[in-house]
Amino acid sequence: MSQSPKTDALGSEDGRPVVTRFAPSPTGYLHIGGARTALFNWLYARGRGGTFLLRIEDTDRARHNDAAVEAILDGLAWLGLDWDGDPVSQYARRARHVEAAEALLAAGAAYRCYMTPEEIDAARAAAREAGVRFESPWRDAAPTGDADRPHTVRFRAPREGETVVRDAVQGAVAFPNSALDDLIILRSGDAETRAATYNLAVVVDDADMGVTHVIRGDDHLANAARQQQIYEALDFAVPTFAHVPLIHGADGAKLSKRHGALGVEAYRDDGYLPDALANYLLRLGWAHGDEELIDRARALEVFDLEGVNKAPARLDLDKLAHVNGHYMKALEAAAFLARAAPFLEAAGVDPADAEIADALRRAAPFLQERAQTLKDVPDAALFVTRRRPIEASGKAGKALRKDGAAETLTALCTVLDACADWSSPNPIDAALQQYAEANGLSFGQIGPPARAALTGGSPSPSLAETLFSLGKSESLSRLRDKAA
RNA sequence: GGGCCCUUCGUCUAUCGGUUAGGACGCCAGGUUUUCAACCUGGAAAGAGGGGUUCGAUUCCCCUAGGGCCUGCCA
Repeated sequence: MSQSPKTDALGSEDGRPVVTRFAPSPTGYLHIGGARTALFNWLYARGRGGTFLLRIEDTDRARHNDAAVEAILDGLAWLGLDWDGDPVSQYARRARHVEAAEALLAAGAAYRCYMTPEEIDAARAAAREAGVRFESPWRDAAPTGDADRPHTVRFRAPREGETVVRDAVQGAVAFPNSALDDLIILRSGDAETRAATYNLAVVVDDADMGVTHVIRGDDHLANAARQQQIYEALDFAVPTFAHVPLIHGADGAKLSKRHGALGVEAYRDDGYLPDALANYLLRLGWAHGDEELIDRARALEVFDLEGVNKAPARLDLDKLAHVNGHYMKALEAAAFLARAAPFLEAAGVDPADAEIADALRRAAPFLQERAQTLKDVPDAALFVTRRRPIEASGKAGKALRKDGAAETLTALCTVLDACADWSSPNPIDAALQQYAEANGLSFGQIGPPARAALTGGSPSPSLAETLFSLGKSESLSRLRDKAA
């Protein structure tokens, strides 16, 4: 890996080591969009010798869910996205957030707001009706210092001018300050229950964690403007923002469970390989010229923020499957077998059966070539995992009933029995060819009955590869079952 | 309602003012194949619409249309 310093689109790489983070809220599993965000953060940091951190956005205690956190961690691990240090819990840092809110209060950059939720609703509706920005009457009230009465703390956002977010993906985006109101940074509650809201917590945590690049979904773009104001009020260095577009479903609408907003574990269970999913996700909304198949090492080398598109991309399961097929072939046979094992088992294949295990080992390369996902493997492997007697159905049955079929199989048994070298498909193929030539038979005459007897009509590789996979003894047994 | 973002084949995308608008998935045809795949070759397929700027716009600007995000004491 080259050590040459890379810069982002804004050229704001001032030599500090890159620190990125993935900060999911623990409300569910690691969905596909989150997975891509995590991947981009991981790639950006790891590709530059930087640090990739994890933070759980659980300032809202009611939302905290250990199982969801586990699911997210599992998903990241499965995708091969390792993080540095322990995941940071935002909830655990709440005292620090309150401290920041108080600093803002002391500096006059925030104020106590005693409005009730009902008052807020009404005032907000009225402001919207009037076409003006909603503002709390407490913004300009003399500070009461009354900390006992229930209140929230609001950030005193500028009324005029604009806030410009310099984003590595979106460019310079200007928000009129009139569109950004005084957001609540500290919820109401007593000393025990008081907690910061998302926008304050994110700023404080990202700053404390030394995050240099905030790469996240563009649903946070407007938040970036608000957060930038808070960064400045707190006198923290503003990180480089990179807001990547969201992923949409195949119909262009927001991703729903119906079309892919599933946890990555659903993709795992559907037989997709983590490297394939990562490659596919990387290409969704990001490109490096015409390169399509980009493995992890290559991705680490070429990923940058400049290549990220601004338009949302749609999920295309067909392409994912194609990419997956590529990675299936690239797998070492042993790794392939290990990945396929749970799927084979689920299909009823006895993992303890040594003969089948041996045959599967021999068949692995041929299986890898024809299966697009691990889920396809059990069917593709059926010709190996079936037990005698092999029932030949449909076309295969017909091939066996044809005149002379049984005699052909008998002759074939003799020829194959004489084939001493069964260490690869090649000598078997040679024996087959020789036999056909010697007897003036076309392969079309030998193939169908032989395949029918061997596989019963299940899809299978070439005749020689099938014979090799099954092994000499099993092959001859199956052939003899149908011979004259 | 307001703010912001987006718009190249069906889909993912390349193009950074001048190209026969390229690649990939999918699709169609052919090849290979005794099966199903895989693989190989070829093909159909795109600049949302309208104005500008320019010698020249897919590319720069404006408008329209369509889509998305935000507008919470959620994140």
